Amino acid sequence: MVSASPKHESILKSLNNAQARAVSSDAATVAILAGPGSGKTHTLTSRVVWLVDCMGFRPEDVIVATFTVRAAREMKERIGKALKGGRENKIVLGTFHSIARRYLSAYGRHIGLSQKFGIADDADSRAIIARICKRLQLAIDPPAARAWISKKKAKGTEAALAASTRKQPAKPTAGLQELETCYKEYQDHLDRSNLLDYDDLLVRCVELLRKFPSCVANIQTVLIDEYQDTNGVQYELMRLLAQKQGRITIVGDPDQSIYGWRSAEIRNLWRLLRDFPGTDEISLEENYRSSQSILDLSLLVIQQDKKRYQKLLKPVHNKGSRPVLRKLKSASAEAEWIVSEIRRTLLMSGAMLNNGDVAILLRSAALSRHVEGALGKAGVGYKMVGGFKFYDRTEIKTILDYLRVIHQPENNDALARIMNVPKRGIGDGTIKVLIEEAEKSSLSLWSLLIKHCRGDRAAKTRITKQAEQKISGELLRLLNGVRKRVTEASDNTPFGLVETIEHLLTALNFQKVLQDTHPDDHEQRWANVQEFISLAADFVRDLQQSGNDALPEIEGLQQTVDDDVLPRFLANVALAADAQKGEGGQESKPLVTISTIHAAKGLEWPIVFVPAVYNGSIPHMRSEDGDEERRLLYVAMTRAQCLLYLSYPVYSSMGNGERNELSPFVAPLGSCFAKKGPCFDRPVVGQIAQILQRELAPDEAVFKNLPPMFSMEDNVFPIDPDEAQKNAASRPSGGGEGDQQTGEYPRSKRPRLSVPTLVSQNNGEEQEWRKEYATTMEQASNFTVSSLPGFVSAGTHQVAITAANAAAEASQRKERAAKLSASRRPPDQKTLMDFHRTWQSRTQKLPKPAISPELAARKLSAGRPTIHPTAAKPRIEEDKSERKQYACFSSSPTRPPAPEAAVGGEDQDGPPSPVQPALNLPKGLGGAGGLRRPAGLSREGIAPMDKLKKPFKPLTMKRL
DNA sequence: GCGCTATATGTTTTT
DNA sequence: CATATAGCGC
Repeated sequence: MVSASPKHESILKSLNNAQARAVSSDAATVAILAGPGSGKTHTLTSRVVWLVDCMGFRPEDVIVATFTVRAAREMKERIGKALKGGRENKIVLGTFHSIARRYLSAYGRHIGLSQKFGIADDADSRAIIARICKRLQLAIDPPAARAWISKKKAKGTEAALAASTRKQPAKPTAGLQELETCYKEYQDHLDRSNLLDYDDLLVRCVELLRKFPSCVANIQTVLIDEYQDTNGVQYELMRLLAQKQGRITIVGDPDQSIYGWRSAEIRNLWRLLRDFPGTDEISLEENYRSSQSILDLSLLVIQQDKKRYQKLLKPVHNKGSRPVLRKLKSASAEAEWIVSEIRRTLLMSGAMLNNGDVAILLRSAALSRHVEGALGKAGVGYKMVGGFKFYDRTEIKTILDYLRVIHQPENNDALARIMNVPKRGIGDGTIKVLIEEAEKSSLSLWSLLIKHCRGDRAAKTRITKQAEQKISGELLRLLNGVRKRVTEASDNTPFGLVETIEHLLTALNFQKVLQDTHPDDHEQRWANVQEFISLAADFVRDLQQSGNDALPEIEGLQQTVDDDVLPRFLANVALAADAQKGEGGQESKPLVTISTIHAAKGLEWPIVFVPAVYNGSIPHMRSEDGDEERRLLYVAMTRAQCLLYLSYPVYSSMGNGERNELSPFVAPLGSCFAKKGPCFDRPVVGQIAQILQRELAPDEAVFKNLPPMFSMEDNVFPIDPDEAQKNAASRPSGGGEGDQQTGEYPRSKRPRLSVPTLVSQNNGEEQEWRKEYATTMEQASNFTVSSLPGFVSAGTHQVAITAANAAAEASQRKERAAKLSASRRPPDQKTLMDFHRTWQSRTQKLPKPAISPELAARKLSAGRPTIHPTAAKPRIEEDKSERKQYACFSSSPTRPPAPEAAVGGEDQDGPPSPVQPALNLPKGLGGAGGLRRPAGLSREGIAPMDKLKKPFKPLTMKRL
């Protein structure tokens, strides 16, 4: 398998055994199942390099598909580093959507697609559907209709076909009828406007590749990142792209499947195994990212899902600090606590950690408000990724709409939006009537206007003389003029993209328009426009630099050469969603990252905060799939390398003063978390330094820089807000900002029905304090998974570090970790395949496994399941998808089952019995070696790493 | 057609 | 509680 050639060597040397096997596998189809932090991207990029450099495939015959633009960018960059000579630019690399767009713009006319199709973005389809529903007076919820249509498209022709032959729907629900009508109208509208929506890009590309397989005749191999997120169409597309050679490599992790709502089907994994027998399966299990405590706890969360593949996460790093679960009073207190904790952590680390090492991950973008406010107030720089999009700002959308109409006059929606911007005396009503008139006479709005203004055909709609003049004199003339300058290369040089935009801005006197319409913040908006221009300039530059993304010539099939910048720019805007603000070169100061959890997938940070971990946020009240919400939390937690903080506000920030309930995903695990941030003494900081392989700052450096009045502990905010509130009444000035917070509380609004409090406590707080303190001290060694009932730990170890020997210890550890991964042979990987065969031989058809769970479990066991699906899985999957299809009709979302352990566990206010007795150690005794193992702790809990020779036992899951 | 005020409404995730 | 929409007066 491993050849001695230097080329091979250089690729393989940075890989562990399993990774190397994956990279160099000779199998046509390779499935890599990779847990978080297992070097997934590195493996995939290495395989690309391997295929090109060692297997000799031409870069232009390789397709790499990712799900996000960011992943595509990163992949390209990393491949570029390994492949010499800029060959990465020749690889067909991008998101599924952008790859589909490339094929469609090159060959689309063979399936009757206009040369100049545009892309309907989210806002477009929403608006179109909303209009249709209103016009036809459909009694359906437009967003639901949109989701339904999208699902229908995303399911893929194959699945749709199967579904229709299997069962006659026979349920002509009134709603269904309307949905169908809406679907048809919507599609008609798109066709008329020459638009494809996101799903259409995939659907039409599938159609193209079915009818004209020669488009991809050159393709040797196809690689898919984040495979667990593929939906039905994407699966078909993948197969079709690879149809010539059938060589496919996929990388994925079912536990990180968080796009079910976008019709991602985990079932595609089985489909792949069914359709490509002989697939080589490889699991990547070593986790190079996170501390052991973080991994252990993340596993506890994900294992609440009883019907997932069981997969291992083998920690490579040290135990680290125990993750924190913090209770705050309100969302704003939560935000301020986060800021104070960031400050404390960074200061206590010396200069080892900075803002760039911190991420705040949110379930929904809307939650960022408080956090942004608090960060801003404290003067901490931050960047928000995901959520609001630059291109969605009204001033930018206006310019984009102008550009779109220049490119595609028949785009009625875009034209309608700019007709009266700047004000030309055409009201919404008039525009609506005009559109309807245009649709009735099957004209585009554009041609209707042209005809009207030329006098060829007077519009029935009454337009004021003044408006008419403005339309014809300003709007039409301007647009026509620019279009001519852009397309006609005859005279002079045609307009470039930037020139076009600048010309538009001048002609519209856009700055003035902004001043008039937005007197308050026109400066900011104008700055955005400037930014937009520079983004356009960047785009043009990148395009020239990386050559255009033309596909290689295929004999006998005519390509449309598409070297217009404008359509490419517009497509890029629609498909890229967020403008990359980084602008490459000089990095300014490091910034805290605020991100949605979805957008954070694939990334990592030393310090991660996950606020708002309450029922209704995670799981989100509107979610239909509780398991997916749990996976979401898992993804968030596994982004953290060293420090992980979960938190939630006890009271809802929405006026009504309702109490929030801790998320059911963490409620049963409450006792596994620390109740406040760690004390950053040498051992704690030393472990962070080890994981990050950074230089540990000397003590003096740390203390020298501590500001006066700085609290070294996480004690500025009360551990228990209810308690604090009660105490605040009797003891007004407790000291610190925390107590000031107390006053701000919505309590005044509605006299809080007495919050349950413990009665006796004068010294209660003090006791709490001591316990917390002890926890901090022992956290480095005592907390183990195995102490929970029903769990066998995957293996843990402990370390003792002092400031003096930290460095030596670090190198030893590295060695040990290296030995560990080297000594372990890749476990037998065939389990999933075995299962599949057994299952297939008994059932023939994909859905409906006829095998009993017990039998399957016995077949599988053999003690070494790297991955094994629970036997019931396929059926459940199937059921679910059936249910989901009609989900928009059911008013009651399915609730996630409450984890069993929650019952009988802690109550709201009764502190749980701690997992292990709190040891009360004197401060400063940093050495963890002296700690005794508390009674009842299993041996595995503290086995030193180097004692573990054999592979870790798989985690057994009896009961939580 | 435009701009103001009162009301309701409603609160994921992304290509 | 904060934004989008609807309705009203100019």
